[in-house]
Amino acid sequence: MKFITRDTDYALRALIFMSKTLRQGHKRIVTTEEIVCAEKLPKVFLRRILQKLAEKKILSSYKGKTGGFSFLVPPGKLSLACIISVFQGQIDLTNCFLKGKICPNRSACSVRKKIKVINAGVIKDLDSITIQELSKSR
Amino acid sequence: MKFITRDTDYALRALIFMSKTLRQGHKRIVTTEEIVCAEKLPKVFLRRILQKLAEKKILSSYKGKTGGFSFLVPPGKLSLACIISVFQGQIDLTNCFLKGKICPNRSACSVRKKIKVINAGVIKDLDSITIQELSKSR
DNA sequence: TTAATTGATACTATTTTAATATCATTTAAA
DNA sequence: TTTAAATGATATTAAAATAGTATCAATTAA
Repeated sequence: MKFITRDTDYALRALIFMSKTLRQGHKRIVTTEEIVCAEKLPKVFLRRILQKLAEKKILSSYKGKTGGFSFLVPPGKLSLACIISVFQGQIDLTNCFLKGKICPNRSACSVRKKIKVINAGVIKDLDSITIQELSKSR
Repeated sequence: MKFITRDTDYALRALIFMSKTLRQGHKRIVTTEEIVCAEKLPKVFLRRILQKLAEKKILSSYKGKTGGFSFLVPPGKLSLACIISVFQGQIDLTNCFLKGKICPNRSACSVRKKIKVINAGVIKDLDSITIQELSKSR
């Protein structure tokens, strides 16, 4: 069962890398090229990922020579749930379980209610894990 | 975010249909054709799904004229978690999160531990939802 | 013997995901 | 002013996963 796509995976790697360099205080703005070298990710694909993070106001982007990306949301405030939702949409297990014919009567379905509880738990937990934590835990 | 595949979806529909006819006491053995008519599912595809359920000892299958499928595991003992695992493998969020480079040091990773807890909760909850329940809740 | 069923396997089509190619725009520095 | 190095945007291609079809063999009750 696949829970995160490669988009999300690469975004996490890039952000964790950025967070680590931030901790060391050596860098503010990181280029795509730097991340590609460090993490061995496909360049143009990664650029689109970083662009999307900038678009979502998670990163700031700077164009031109000496340009690159920096955190807009500090890594300590940036959760796993947030990054997943950027690339895979809002986490909503009730929407993928039992939709359509399987569960036409949404409001009356007891199963849906149960899954809602599961979902809330998952989101709460994923919300509590930050990029900063991830960058320190290894 | 897709949590169940079409395999699982169709399997659930078929099993729920079978469970409903079982309740009414009219039928024991159900044919693929019957399910296809009632649920509008692609026939050959569904056959493979039912075959797999038989192979996994969830259904019994009977060949020849008047053949078909019946429950081997009673629907009250058949959980959502079980059906999902047949078509999508064991539910293991820790295995899809943070694998490979992202989390090379499995044992030391605090995040993995957190996700393990999430995972256990999800499985426990999905294990408590049965086909019988699903066939009654709508 | 036949019709209706499942068993098994090979194949095709569709959709999603991943990755590349390319050109425009921006900007600091030579 | 020019140039190099960066992001912005978009079109295209490639690969993988998912979904579905086709077909024939084996079984079995009528």
